[in-house]
Amino acid sequence: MTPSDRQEAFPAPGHNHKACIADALDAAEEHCKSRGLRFTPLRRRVLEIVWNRHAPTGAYEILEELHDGKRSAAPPTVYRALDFLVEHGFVHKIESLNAFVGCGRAGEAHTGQFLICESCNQVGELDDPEIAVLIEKKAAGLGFKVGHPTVEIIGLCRDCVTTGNV
Amino acid sequence: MTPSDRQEAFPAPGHNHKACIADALDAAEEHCKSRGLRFTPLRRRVLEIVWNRHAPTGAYEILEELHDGKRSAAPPTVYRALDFLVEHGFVHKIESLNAFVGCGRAGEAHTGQFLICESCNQVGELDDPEIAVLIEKKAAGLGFKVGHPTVEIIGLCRDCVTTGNV
DNA sequence: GACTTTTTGTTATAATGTAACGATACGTGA
DNA sequence: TCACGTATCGTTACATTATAACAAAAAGTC
Repeated sequence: MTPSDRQEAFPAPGHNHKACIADALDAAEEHCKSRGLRFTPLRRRVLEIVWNRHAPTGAYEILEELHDGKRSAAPPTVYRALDFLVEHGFVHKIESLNAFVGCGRAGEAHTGQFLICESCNQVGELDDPEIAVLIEKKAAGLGFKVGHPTVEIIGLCRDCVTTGNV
Repeated sequence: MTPSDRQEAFPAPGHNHKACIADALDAAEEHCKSRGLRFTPLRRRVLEIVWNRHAPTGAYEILEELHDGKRSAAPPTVYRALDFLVEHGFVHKIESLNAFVGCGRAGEAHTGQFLICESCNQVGELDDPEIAVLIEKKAAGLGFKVGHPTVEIIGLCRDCVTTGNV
């Protein structure tokens, strides 16, 4: 994933998926090392599985893939790994889908804003600062102090709109 | 609930809760009658329970309250009533809590935007058109067609901020 | 190398949500 | 009004998502 790719919410149509996963894993490794966090094999594997799909992935789907690799695993194993990955921003939880997606911006300040295509199931990160600021402002006007904003937009991505894939 | 109350996201501190529930039920009844929808006793009862809490309520909490009234009921009973109430805008689902809240604006055009206090558990509807328009605009810029936007802001309400109730 | 802390394994169970099918109530036209 | 089709509700069973609690293993610390 090149920096210019990262400006786009959705992955470019022909982007190098393998490289984009490798980059995400490397970045996570780097990020953990510099902060004294333990990027264990399990956590790496879970993050890899999430990125492989490049689409929201349920905890139990991840669990199945872990089994494929001959590992034994039970739900808490996956949920704990996800807790870690979410806490440190490598993965976001999509509340409206009970599913998880990889985040290419761990470390960068951003709030979770997602465009979810109901046709192809792809998720793009919007992360628009204007939206974040406006929400903050409007909330403050009511005396409300924003902690964790969740913005999840279900709709149709450009590809599915143009190809009529509905 | 007076019209001016309805402009505020959170219910006024000393507002007449009983009247506000009665109004919501009456409004729902009216709304259904004018559209040929069946506002059955069960649906009314579920809507009443949701409003009674005036806070996000889980499906199984609703189920328990139904039992209090000596009714027999199983999960599908509640979920079906909720489906109806959500579909027609009398109730919103808060995705990040897997819970439901009454909506005082059924019929009025609005998108679900919620301020959720993590201290007192109260939920206010923000429903700010500027936010909705900005999201629409930003999404459109990426070729994304907005279907159903979900905006759920976890944080602290005015009361809990000022009283230090954290 | 003993000790502490963190991570992972394991079992069991809680919480949330749905499929499927029969019974009942409602609305509608003959 | 009464048969008929449709919508709603009851009921059983089960699917999906998530966590508690405790034991075992691995990693960091002195």
